[in-house]
Amino acid sequence: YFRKARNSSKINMSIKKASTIQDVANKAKVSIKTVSRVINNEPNVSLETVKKVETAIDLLDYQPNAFAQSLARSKPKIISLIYDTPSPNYISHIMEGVLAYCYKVDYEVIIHPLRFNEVGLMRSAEKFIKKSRLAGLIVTPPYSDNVEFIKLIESFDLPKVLISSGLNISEEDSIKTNDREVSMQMTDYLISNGHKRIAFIKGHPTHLCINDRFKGYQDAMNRAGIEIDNSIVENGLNSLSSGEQCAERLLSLKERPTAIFSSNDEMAAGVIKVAYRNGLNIPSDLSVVGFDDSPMTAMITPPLTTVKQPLDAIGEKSAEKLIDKLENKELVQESVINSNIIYRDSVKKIN
Amino acid sequence: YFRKARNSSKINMSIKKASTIQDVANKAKVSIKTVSRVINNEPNVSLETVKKVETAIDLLDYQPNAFAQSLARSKPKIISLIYDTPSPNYISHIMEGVLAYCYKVDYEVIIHPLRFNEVGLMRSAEKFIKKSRLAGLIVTPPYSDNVEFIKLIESFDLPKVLISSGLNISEEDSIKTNDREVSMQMTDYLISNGHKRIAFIKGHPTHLCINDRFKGYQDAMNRAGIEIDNSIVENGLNSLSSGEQCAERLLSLKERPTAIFSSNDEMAAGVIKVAYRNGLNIPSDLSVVGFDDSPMTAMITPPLTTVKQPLDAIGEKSAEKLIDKLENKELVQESVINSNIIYRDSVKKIN
DNA sequence: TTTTCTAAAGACAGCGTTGTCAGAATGGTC
DNA sequence: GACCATTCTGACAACGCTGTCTTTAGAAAA
Repeated sequence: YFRKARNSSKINMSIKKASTIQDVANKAKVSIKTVSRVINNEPNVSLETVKKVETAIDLLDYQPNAFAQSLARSKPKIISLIYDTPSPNYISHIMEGVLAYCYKVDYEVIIHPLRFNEVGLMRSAEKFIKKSRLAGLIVTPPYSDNVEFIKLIESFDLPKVLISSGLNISEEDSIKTNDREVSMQMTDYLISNGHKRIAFIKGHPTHLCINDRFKGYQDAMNRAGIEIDNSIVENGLNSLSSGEQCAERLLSLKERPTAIFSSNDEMAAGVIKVAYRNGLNIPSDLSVVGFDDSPMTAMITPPLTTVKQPLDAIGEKSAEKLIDKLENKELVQESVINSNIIYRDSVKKIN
Repeated sequence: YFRKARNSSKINMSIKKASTIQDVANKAKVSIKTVSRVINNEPNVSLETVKKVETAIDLLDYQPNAFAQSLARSKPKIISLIYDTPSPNYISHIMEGVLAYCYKVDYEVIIHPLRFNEVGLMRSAEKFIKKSRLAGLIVTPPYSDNVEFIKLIESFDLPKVLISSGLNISEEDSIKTNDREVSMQMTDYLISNGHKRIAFIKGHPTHLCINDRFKGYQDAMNRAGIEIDNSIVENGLNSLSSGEQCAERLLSLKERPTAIFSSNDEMAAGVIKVAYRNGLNIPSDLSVVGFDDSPMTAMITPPLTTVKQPLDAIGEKSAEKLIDKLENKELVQESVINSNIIYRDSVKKIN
């Protein structure tokens, strides 16, 4: 006993100890329940008492213990973000937005990467959900496209928001982007620059939402009355190397396309590499556009014209939507977020 | 009452409810404390009982509630990763490593971005620490270089691991990379390719660890007996545009360098852009090397020779070190992790 | 056989909060 | 002044787990 006491008193000189609701109650001379009311903005506390409590909170620099709150509450204020590390850029921006919003409204968020192709994926997802006692889930592709995964969530009756799901999900459970529309605009832009023979490189077939980009291309071509030549529509796999492979084929055609629209930037980078290898200059010999505005697009030569999704905003909106649902607030939010074209130097007008 | 009961019975058909330690205890016909012992591998439980309990756990698919554990334990199993969103690539890989290790050993991790230049930074950091009742902290640059921040952590007596700190931190509190050594190797590589007039672009002055890269360059130059010409040592700011500015100056010199070593890839990309603008070919007219192996380095033309830090491993090691400390394990881990050179096509031999 | 010891198991308080319910104070009506 | 409704406040259980202490049972020692 003696040893212990000595030690702790010694340590206490320099160590700050977080104060509890009890400390605040003591200082304000009220019950802990009253403090709890003030913290949570519950009604029926006199203005005078609120003042007292708030002063005490400030004085002690009190911060409620989030985990004790979660334990005590029926609905814990904890949500999780599920993803599969597609691109670091994608996930870190989405995450940034989610964290920012959750921090503001005092929710905890658990970041949970999950390997999509792992065996026992569903099992490990289930374990995770049980263990963390989540109030809700934000799900990014490819999970938001995965029926089995969504069923799992639903079997727990967990509120969810699916980002960019290609599935037919109710509006209140999803945040989408206008990929199709903006792809159409991009194609229009190419057409308005005189291009007619425009190749398209599709994305990975299991990425449902990426297919919308192809649809937008079709829309624009149809509207402009240009027939789509299937020999210049390639099936890519999202990766740099698959972009290169598609480009090899495209650029060895006797009748080469004058422009290539790639479903993502990485494949577009592949196209550019192959073009250089073949002695083609961009944009004078070939126009190239991509999709995503990943950081490298500004760094390659020439800087790539591409589509920017406001990822931070998507993350933020997803969190907002989920939390509003959790708290049964009115849902007045839009669920489509607009991307837009970033014009750089990889497109040239032809006649 | 009636309504409620009806509802819940209806829902219960489809909803899985996470089971608790009590459920397990009931099923195994032991006390909850015994279950707790089994979960935590405590001694003094008969083999027979362990079997019973484990069967019950499997049957119920029980997962301990991490937050209840944290609340009950004196040292919660929660750590946090503090960062400032330098580059998405950097942080997402570090995070990946941290999460992977923590998941394995059953720790929760709270990801906490903090704006470095924000007013009230210290205050908000302090709030965060109090609120989350952390057991320990993993800190990335620039915070790991910030004395005030480190003092704050120490005032809470929080165990910590600082990643790539340029400060004089005890080995048991830090994970470092061999930036200096590998920079020296890289410079050697340039020298061995016949380069003598090698320019260097330094990084942001507040990023202490990035300065080691310059030291490595100095080491190699000195050892090779090549005098360093300060007119070709530039002060960069880590960004693409600062790289471009440095390159403008460097390439307009009457006596141009034959190679440029940039402290990071982003600035190297800037160099390449400027080189192209000036009609210079890389690597035939100018060799360029970078540092970081960010994803874009493989995508630009030519692919950049650079240094790869094993970021996932750094994250993992940091978590391991921190958690071993928390659990008073022997510290037998190395605290320097080796980076290595990725040879690509941006360097050419000259005579 | 009785006593002593030790391994195994359990009872119970406590971690910091919220939810439920009961009680006290206040103000308005008759 | 008695009564009621309303507003405010507090006592206490509960959330799911771990730490401490106590009890039990069986083995070893006397």
